[in-house]
Amino acid sequence: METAPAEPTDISEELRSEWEGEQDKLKTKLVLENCEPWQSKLEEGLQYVGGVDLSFVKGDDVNACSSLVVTSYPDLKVVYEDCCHIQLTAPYIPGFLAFREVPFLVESFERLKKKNPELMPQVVLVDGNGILHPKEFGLACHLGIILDIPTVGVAKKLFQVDGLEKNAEHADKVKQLAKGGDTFPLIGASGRILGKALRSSDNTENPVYVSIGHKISLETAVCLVHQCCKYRIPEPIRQADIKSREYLRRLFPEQNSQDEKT
DNA sequence: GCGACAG
DNA sequence: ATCTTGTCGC
Repeated sequence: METAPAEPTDISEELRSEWEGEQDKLKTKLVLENCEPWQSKLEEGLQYVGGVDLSFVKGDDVNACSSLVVTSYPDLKVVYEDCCHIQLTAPYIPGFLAFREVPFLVESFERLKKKNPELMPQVVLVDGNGILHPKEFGLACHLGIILDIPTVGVAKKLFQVDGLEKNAEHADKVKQLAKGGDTFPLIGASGRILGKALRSSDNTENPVYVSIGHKISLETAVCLVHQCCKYRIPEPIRQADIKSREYLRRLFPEQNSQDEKT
């Protein structure tokens, strides 16, 4: 009776404090503005844009697929794709998504660098948030710093943080987004602009939430994401999502239809 | 204490 | 994240 079984909450608390420290440490290196020539005029110097995503197996919280896609710019054609079967170890804890996904994403880039270094993207779009995050240090920031490459966070849902809520006022602002490219700033209680809601195309009602990841300005990030959208989700991320799902479908054929054991 | 909570 | 069918519209 000395060894009380560690409760999930204890483990979570342990991880939280450890991870918070790591975030504070990495956050020191964060750069929130443009750093490269191509960022001032995309059409002249931008050639490749990357997109990353992870897909999961239905009732399985271990097996997944990590995917990296590189598209040309501005034509948005897939010039490189990499899918890899992975086994997750870290749990998903809101605010700490990076610790669950970054290790595998980094491996994807190492394979790219080894096989097709000439296709290394100049910027990476990440599904998840950048500084639109409780500690202003989301997945996109984390990945950008580890890879030392410009990154942009693109989330499909508003992450409740720093006073930002999807209340009536927010819904009203969303309604006012009339056409693709329209935006409104997401200002937290701190008064800082953490990101922007962007109507990615004329045909989509729901906006995507764009925030700085690393080494890019919010204005450039929003413009870039808009330019990458044929549909609601920017092509690099959308293609990475499609490829990773196809990959898992082949790898786990049974998991597709609902088959539960009695 | 309770609710919220990217993927 | 994942699931499901229909339905609306070009």
